[in-house]
Amino acid sequence: MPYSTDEIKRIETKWQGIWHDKKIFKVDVDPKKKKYYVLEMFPYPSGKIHMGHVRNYTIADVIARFKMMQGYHVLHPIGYDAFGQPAENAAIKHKVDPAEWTYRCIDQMREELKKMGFSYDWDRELSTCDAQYYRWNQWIFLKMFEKGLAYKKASSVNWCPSCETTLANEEVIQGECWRCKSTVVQKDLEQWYLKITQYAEDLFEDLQQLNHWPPRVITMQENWIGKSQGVEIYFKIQKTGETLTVFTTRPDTIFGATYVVLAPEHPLVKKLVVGTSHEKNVLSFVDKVAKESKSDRLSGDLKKEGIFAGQYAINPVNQETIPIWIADYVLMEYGTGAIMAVPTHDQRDFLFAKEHQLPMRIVIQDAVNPQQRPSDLKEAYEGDGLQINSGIFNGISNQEGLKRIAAWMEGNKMGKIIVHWRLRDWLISRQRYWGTPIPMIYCQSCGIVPVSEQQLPVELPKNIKISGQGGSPLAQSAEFIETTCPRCQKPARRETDTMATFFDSSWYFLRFGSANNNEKVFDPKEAAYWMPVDQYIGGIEHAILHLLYSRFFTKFFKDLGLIGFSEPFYRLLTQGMVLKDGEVMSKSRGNTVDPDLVIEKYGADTLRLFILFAAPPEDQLEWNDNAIEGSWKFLSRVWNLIENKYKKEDHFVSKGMTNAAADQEDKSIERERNLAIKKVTEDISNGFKFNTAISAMMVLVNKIERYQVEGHFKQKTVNDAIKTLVLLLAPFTPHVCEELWRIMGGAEESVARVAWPSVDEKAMIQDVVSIVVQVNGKLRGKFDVAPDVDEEHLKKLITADPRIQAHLEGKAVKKLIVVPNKLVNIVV
RNA sequence: GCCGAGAUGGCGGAACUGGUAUACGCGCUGGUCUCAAAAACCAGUGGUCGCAAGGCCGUGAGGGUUCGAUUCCCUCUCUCGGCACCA
Repeated sequence: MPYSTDEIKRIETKWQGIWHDKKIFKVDVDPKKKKYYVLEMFPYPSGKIHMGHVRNYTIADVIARFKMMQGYHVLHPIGYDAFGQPAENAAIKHKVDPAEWTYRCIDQMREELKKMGFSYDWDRELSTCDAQYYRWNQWIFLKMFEKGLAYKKASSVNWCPSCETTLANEEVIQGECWRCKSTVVQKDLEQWYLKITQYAEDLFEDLQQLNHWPPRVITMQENWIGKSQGVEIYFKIQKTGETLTVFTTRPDTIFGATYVVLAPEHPLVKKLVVGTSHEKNVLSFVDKVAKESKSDRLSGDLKKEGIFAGQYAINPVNQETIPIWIADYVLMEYGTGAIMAVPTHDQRDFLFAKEHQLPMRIVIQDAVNPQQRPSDLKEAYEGDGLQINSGIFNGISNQEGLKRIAAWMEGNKMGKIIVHWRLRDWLISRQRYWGTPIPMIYCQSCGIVPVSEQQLPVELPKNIKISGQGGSPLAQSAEFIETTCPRCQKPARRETDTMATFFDSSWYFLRFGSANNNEKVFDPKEAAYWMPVDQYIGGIEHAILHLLYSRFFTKFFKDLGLIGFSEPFYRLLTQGMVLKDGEVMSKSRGNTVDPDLVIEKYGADTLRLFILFAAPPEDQLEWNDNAIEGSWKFLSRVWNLIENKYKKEDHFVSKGMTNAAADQEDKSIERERNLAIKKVTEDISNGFKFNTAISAMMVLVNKIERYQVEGHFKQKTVNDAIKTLVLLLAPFTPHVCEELWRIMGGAEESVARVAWPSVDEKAMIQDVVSIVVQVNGKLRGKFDVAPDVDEEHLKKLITADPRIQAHLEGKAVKKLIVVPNKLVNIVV
C-alpha cells in the first residue's frame, strides 16, 4: 500500500479508535510506579483549535509518550477553561444560551483534539463551567473567607467600559484591557478581593526554587511582585501636628530632603488646604489631574506638574521645616502616596525642584566628580559616595549610611524599616454572568454571611437575559437573589457578582488528580502522588497572570494542610508563537492557517512532525506551506522503508562482497542506529530539542537507504535499524508508527507501551577516526587513522603528505598541537 | 530609561566543555522516468578568483585573548520581549 492521504486517514482513524476504546492512556495512582505529570495549559473552548494549540499540545504529547516508553506512569489530562466572556458575547450576538453554546464548543473541541492523536486520559476530562467543578471554586472561596484571605472593600478599581466589568491589575496591560484593548478607567466601587499580598514574600522568595523555569518568566514575576526594601519616615505637619508618612528606599539621603510631595489623591490634601487661600488653586489642580486617565498620566512626555499646598512639614532627623507640595509624579497606589524629595539625588525630584525653584542640598559626595554647590549639578547624582551634611553620619559611605540611618531612625521612632511590595490584592468579582457565583449572602441583621458548605454549589441560574448593557446579570433573577440568611434564617440576598475566570484555572491541575471525586476538592493522597506537575507547557502570555495565581493557590492549600509542597509546576516550558508572513496568526490579520485543513490534506502525523521540526519549541515558528511537504516526504520514505526493505526472514545479503567488507557495512549500520538512539534520547531529555532529534532520525533514514542501494548488509541489522527508527519516531508521529510497528509484528497492543530503545556504547566505537590537519589554524587536510594512534606515528604520516608539505615549504615548524582523535594544528 | 533574549546561506535552522562553520529540511539548478506533467529518485547548491588543482574571503560591526573564536572578553549597531514617574 503506498503512502497516500486515504491510507493516512484510515490509519489515523483506526488508531485513535483503538487508543480510546482500550483506554491506552488511562492511569490511576500506583505507588509502585514512578509517576510523571505532563500538563498543557487547558484551552478556552472556542470550538476550533488553532496552530498555537496544536504546537502547545504536540510538544506536551511527545513528552508524555516519550516518558511512557521510558517506563513512567504518565498522567496527561485535558480539560476546558470554559467560563468567560466569549460565551456571553455569543449569547448576545446569536441569541443562544451561554451554557448551550459552550458545551457545543467543547464537543467540537474534543473532536479536534482527538484528530491530533493526543495521548489523554479522557476519563479525567473536566470543564470549569460544570457545577461539579465550580462548586469547588466556591468551597475554596469560603475557605479563603474563613482565613481572612477573601474580603470586600471599597476602592478605586480598574474598569473596562467595553466589557462592563472590573479588572484585576494583572489584566490591565499598558493601561488597556487585556481582552478587548479598551482604555481602562478608574472607578470607585465595593468589590471582592483575594489577599494575595499576604503571600508576597513567599511568592517572591520561592522563585529561587524554580530552577527549571525560563529565566525571563522568573524575572517577569520578580518585577511584578516588586520587592523594595526601605523605610517609612514620619514627618509632622507643622501647623496641625498630624503625622505624614512617606516611603523611601534611600534613607541615606534623608538629610537632603528639601520638600515633601503628596499624590493629588492623598487623603491629607483636602485637610491641608481647607479654609486657606490655597484651597481653590489646589483643589482645581487635583481635579485636573483626576480627569487625566491613568494611561495618559503614565505615558506622554512625563512632564511633572505640581502646586504648593501652603503648609510645611518637619523633617524628624533635623527638625527642619520644609514645604509640602502636591504633584502628579507621585502615585497614590505606590508606597504611602507621599515622598520626601531629595532633588540632588533623585532625577525626578531634581527636575521638579529646578522647575519650581525649590532648594537643594548635597548629602552624598560623588568621589569622581565632587560637587559642593547644588547649583553646579547638571543632574541628580544617584550613585554611591560619602555622606556629607548628614549630622552624625558624615564621613561614612552611603551604603553604610543606608543601614545605619535606617536603624537609627527606627530606634528613635522617626520611622520604620519595611519591605514594600508592588503586588496588589487580587480583585476577583466580575459583573458578568458566565462565571462562578460568589457564595456570599447579605443579611440585614448579620451583614455579610458565607453560604454554608453543605449548600454548595450555588448554581448559576439559567434563563438570564444577557444584554451586555452593564450591571450584574444575576441581579435580574429574583429566584436567585432571594434566599435566607444561613445564620438567622431571615430573608437575605445573594451576591450577584461572579468570580474572575482566572480563579477557575488557579487550581485545575490539582483537580485532574481527582477529577471524578465528588466528596472533596481533591484527594490529598492523589495530590501527593501526582503533584507537582513535572512538566507544564503553555504560552508566555500567562507568565504573570495564571502562573502567579496558581502559585498563590498552591501556597494557600499548603497552609490548609491539604498538600505538602509549595510550588505547583516543577518544570515550565513556554512555547513560541506561530507566525505567518512574519506576523502572529490572528483572525483580525486574516493570516490564520486552519489545522483542520492541514490534517485533511496531510494527516495529523505530518502536521505534528512539521511543527516540531520547523523550530525549537521556545522559539517563534514561521508557518511555511512548502516546508510541510518535507515532513510528508519524510514519513513517506519511512513508510516505504518498511514496504520495500523490511523482510521477515533474517538472511545474509551480499552482492559480490568479501565477508570482511560486508561485516564492515553491517557494523556501520549498527553504529548509526545507536548514534540515532543517543541523539534522539538526549535531545528530548535535555531541553526538548525536537528539531534536532528529528534531523537525527532523518540522518538514520538517509543512511539506511544508502546501504540499501549498495546492497551489502545482513537483513537482521537493517531490520533492527528500521525497528529502532519506528520506536524513536513513535512519540512524534504515533499513528503511522503504530501501524508500522504492527506490520513488523510488534506484539504490544500499542507502541506507546514498548520500551524506549537503549544505547549500546560499544557499537559506537569506530575502527578509524578522521583527523583534521591545520596549518596555522587553517584546514589543509584530513587523515583516517586508527583511534589513539601514537603522536610520533601521526606526525610522520602527516609531514609525509605532499599537500601538507606544500604548506610547510621553507617554514620552520614552531609548534605542533595535537587534540587526540580529532585535530592536529601545525604552527609555522 | 532599566532588565532580559537574540543577530549564522535565498529561507527555517545545526554546531558537544574554544577544535572540519552552514547538520537536517525548504527552495533553486541540472538529470533519470514519462507522449507530457505531477510524484518519486539521483547529482549539485555560502561568496569570489581560476580551465583545473587550488587560493582568498565569510557567523550584525570594530577591537582583544588564543596555535585555533559562531563559541570567551571589551565597545558599538540593530531586532524582539518585559517593566517603567515604583520614591
